Amino acid sequence: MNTKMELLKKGLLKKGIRPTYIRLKVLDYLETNRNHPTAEAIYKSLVKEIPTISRTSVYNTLNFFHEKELINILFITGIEARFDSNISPHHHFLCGKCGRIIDLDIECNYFKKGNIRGHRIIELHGYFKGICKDCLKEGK
Amino acid sequence: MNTKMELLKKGLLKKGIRPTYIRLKVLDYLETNRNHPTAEAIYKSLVKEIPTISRTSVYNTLNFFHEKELINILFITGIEARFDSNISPHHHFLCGKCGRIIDLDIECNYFKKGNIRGHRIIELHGYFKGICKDCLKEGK
DNA sequence: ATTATTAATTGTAATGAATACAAAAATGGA
DNA sequence: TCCATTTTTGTATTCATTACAATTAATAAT
Repeated sequence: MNTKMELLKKGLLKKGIRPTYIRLKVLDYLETNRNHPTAEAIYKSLVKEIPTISRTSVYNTLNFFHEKELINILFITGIEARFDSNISPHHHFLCGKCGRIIDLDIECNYFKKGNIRGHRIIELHGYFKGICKDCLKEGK
Repeated sequence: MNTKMELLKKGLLKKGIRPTYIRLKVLDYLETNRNHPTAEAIYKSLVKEIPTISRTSVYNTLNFFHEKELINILFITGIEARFDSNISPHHHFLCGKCGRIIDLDIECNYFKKGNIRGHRIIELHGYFKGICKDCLKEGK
């Protein structure tokens, strides 16, 4: 009946991942909240519905998803990791005023090629820091 | 007599920064060790020569240098910050095997322009993760 | 089904990078 | 030399993340 959850389930099974309840809920959160949340934000949200869930499980699940190449981990703020279910190669913009991390659909030819100067590329991490369009407008 | 230190001193004075002993030593370390060291590595090295130096001073100095746009702070490993005295815009490569961070002299047209999609760019952070040329060769 | 085996989840404790803060020391100007 | 300001120090604290053992849940075999 719950089509969204069924789809997530099928997606995990196709990748050989057991679709446990927690995994489905974490994945659902990431798919729904595409604002690059922290592990804490994910925990805070899920614990409302699943009072027994532990922070460790959230971390475990996120790291597990990253190993299985289901999500990306962003180290941008220098404070805490951000999680991104969008695995198509793209760039990010961190606003120093509002703290938002904005997606940028920028191509990267080096990444496409898969190597650079003889080094084999596995992950691409391109981001800018600055003041976002909205904050510039509002003169924050 | 110590020409290198005199040059560093002049560089700091030109930027309106008081060339204290610790600042000179930290800057000297970064200029000499261009392997993107951690704050801990800098502290460990300097404490040999300056037994009274504190970790806090190293952190303070590094953050101060970053505010004054003398150095870049890299958040790549997800564990700890790395410091780079090379402020000319460039990319990095993190090897998952040996852990080295390798400089890549890649141009970025968005950064040159100073903005992207209406957002004002202040810092550029481009890096790849993968296996470096040497580790590929050695089949580590 | 029932049990045995494996995997996932939990809770607590520990780790470790980085910061807060107040005291002490050093610096530069009058 | 004295004073005001800045820098440095040392300790305590914060906070994200991991380690690990115990518990629970899920899967497979008989």
